[in-house]
Amino acid sequence: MTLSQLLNQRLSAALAAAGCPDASPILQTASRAEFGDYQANGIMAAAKAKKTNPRALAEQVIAQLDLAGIASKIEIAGPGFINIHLDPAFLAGKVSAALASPSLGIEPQSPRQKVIVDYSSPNLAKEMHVGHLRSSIIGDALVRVLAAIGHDTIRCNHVGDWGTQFGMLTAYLVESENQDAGLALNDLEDFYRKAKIRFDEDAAFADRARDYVVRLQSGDAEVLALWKQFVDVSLTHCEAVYRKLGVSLTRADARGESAYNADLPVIVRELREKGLLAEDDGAQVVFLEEFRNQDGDPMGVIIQKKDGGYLYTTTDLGAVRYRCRELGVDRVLYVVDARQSQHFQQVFTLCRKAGFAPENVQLQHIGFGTMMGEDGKPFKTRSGGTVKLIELLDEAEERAFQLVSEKNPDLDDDARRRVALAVGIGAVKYADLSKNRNSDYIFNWDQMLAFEGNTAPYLQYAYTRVASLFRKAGEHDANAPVQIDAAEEKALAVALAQFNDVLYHVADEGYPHFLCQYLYQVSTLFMRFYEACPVLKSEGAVRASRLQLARLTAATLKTGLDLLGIEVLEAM
RNA sequence: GCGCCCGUAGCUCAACCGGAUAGAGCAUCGGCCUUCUAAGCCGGCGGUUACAGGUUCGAUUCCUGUCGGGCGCGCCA
Repeated sequence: MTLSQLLNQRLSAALAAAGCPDASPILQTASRAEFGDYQANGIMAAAKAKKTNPRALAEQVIAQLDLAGIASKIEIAGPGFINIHLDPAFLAGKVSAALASPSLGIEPQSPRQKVIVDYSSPNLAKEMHVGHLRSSIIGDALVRVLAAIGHDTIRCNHVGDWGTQFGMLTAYLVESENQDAGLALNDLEDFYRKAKIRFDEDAAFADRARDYVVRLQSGDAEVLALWKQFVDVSLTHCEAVYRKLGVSLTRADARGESAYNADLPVIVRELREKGLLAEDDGAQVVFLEEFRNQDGDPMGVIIQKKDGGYLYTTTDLGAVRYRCRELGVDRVLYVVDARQSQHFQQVFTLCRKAGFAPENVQLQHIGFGTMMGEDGKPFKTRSGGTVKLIELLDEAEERAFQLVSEKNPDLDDDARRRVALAVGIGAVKYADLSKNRNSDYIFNWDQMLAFEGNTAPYLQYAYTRVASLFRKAGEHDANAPVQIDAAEEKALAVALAQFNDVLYHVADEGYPHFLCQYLYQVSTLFMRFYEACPVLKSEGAVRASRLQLARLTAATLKTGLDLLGIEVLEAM
């Protein structure tokens, strides 16, 4: 049981004993230090429902509240808050238990679910660009957190590997056949551009491209082989980006749009059998009462074009159907740009109506805002072009290298390179992950690479400070008892005890910035502890205990950052 | 026209089913290294939470309206 679960349980029991069985304690971490460590805000609401005096009810709740061995002080404050001060001995026990546990005391969340996280999803026709950054790193952080708390996770990269543009690309690949495909596709962006030019300028080529689309979709072996070659090379490019970016997706996680190709006619048939389908202007359409078009009529969602082709809505329906029927998932997360919000609402609504997704399967769109340049407009190169993701990452590494070289010229070149990679990539990811994903965010090199404030470098530095302690500590007792005396020790211990709750919160809501904020808090509290409480210079039991706190801090930072896909360094 | 998101300190961002005096970092001003990495710590300054109403013991949070910004609305994905 996590800390907040424990407190909630005891408070709920006390509320029930005080005559409010249905009231929620509304437990929170205390908003100010003087209010203790946790506060229960639910008494006022419960008193209101019961039409009694809130402070009197709080008295009754406290009389029934059993926090023996957990809290050292419980008090009523203000109009009826209950403030809880945790017992230092209890906290010491939590720290020891976490250190003794292989999982840092993280318990599997109940009920265990099979969760699929659909993220990154680049278009294989082109190279990955900055537009893929947010989905890739937010999705990766979420899937890691879900796995860490025991869920059965499936990573899914719903890559764009189907559609008309692949006719053009395969046709152009044939023209470059004298060359090695890997070589011809060395610069995917360039290849796409050239193919597009051919398509626009040469009518014969355009016809051939269209013919290739038809052949591709009808399973022509020759075109299929070309297409496969193209997809393979493109996926290899993606893997290189993921490796550098520290995103855990592999080729095995890629299940592209093409995978649902055979299901699309079945989707249409099933929709028709359900009586959901109507023909409109030659297209197969589902009209949804839940959405209105510009005339105020039910909105039509096209499932099949009048030329017989399918749209991405159809593919998305196929994906949901597959995930529910074949994979048996409990929850699906779509980490996709917020602009597609309406599209997903329509897909989800349709899935319920058509029975592709049972009611008990959670379908959630994890949307996010646009990455902006410093001018507040969508992030572009100076000339207005798209920024290739790999180039952005290279620049991050280079900038970090410059900084590290300035800060620590004593490190040898190899070490500085390693630090630069971890710091540069970490900075880019953390800058994104640490902000509420709903809103657009402004990409700023100087801010993300700053060593002060809520940044990856600050957290990484905090970790190296702990690591340094252990390099100098020599022999120490890994089973030494923990004792909490100083205020800085207590504050740190309280934060460390909340790790599990934070992970649950991130998983439930799909907000990685909760974890960032938490890790920043832990780092800040550690820094204060480090300044105020000498570790190596202390002696005996105090020294041993402080090393234990430091050890759990290090482990928490390392694990937490790892869940964000960010590396820690032993020295920097 | 309909719908979604956003508006918090000069800047970048927080604020957990509505809770106590709205918090951090940057910038700025000041203090702390012969002592564990000063890439750090401590303190000061900085707010009509866009605006106007409403709900209530209590609103940045919920409701209504206005203003401002972004985005989406049938044969692209």
